[in-house]
Amino acid sequence: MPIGRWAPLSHPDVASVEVDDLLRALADPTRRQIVRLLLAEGDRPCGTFGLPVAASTLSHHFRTLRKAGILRQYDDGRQRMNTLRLDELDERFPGLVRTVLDAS
Amino acid sequence: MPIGRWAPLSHPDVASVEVDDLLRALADPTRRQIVRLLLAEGDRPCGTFGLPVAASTLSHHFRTLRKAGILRQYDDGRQRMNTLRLDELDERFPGLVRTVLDAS
DNA sequence: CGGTGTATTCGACACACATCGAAAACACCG
DNA sequence: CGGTGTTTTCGATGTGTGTCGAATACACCG
Repeated sequence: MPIGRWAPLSHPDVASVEVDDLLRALADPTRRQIVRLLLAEGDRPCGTFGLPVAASTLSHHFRTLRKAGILRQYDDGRQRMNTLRLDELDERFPGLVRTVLDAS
Repeated sequence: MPIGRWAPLSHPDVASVEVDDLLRALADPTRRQIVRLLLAEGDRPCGTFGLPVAASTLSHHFRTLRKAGILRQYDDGRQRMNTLRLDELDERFPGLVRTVLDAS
């Protein structure tokens, strides 16, 4: 069962997400790759992305994406799962995420 | 007649525009405002945007937008005109610019 | 030519960011 | 409890960026 962890895991309300933060978050190729994989193959724990960066760097990217309202994280035993908040984002910024991903 | 100026005014080929540069360029509110005004009211010289930044800062933003392939600049007498390269961009990144602007 | 208007360049500054390795936090398992 | 696996935090580092003022470059006009 998903219980808490040392870090509170705060997720911003979609209404309070700034477009600046969203665009800056999506302007990084590693982060776009994360989003792309989540969109294509569904929820995944942090350690299963196979990206060529250090674990600490990856953690930084997940935090950035979470604070930008792009994904939601929850703990599941030993690992931390990631879910795309696509529906919520599409309500506030219609088509943005998809269009950006398609552009790459 | 638009002649040259001290700076060569180089414009990248749309095919060589990286999505990273485009997104980074659009991730700045001042630059988005520039693009928005160009889209809404057509070509304008640099000095007619009424934005709350110093002239040198504005010049930096125009250079960023030009290098990202977002606008084209040409000299007209004393002033430098700016044109949106929307059609070209839409061919390479369909709907991106519009979607981003609509999101703000 | 000299003055005025428009825009860029330069140098500087503060700040943000991507990246890493090492260390720490937490969950699970034996 | 002790070990293992997963992820985060911390500190450091190099790089990029938005901002400005002052100086410079160019076009036009009288």
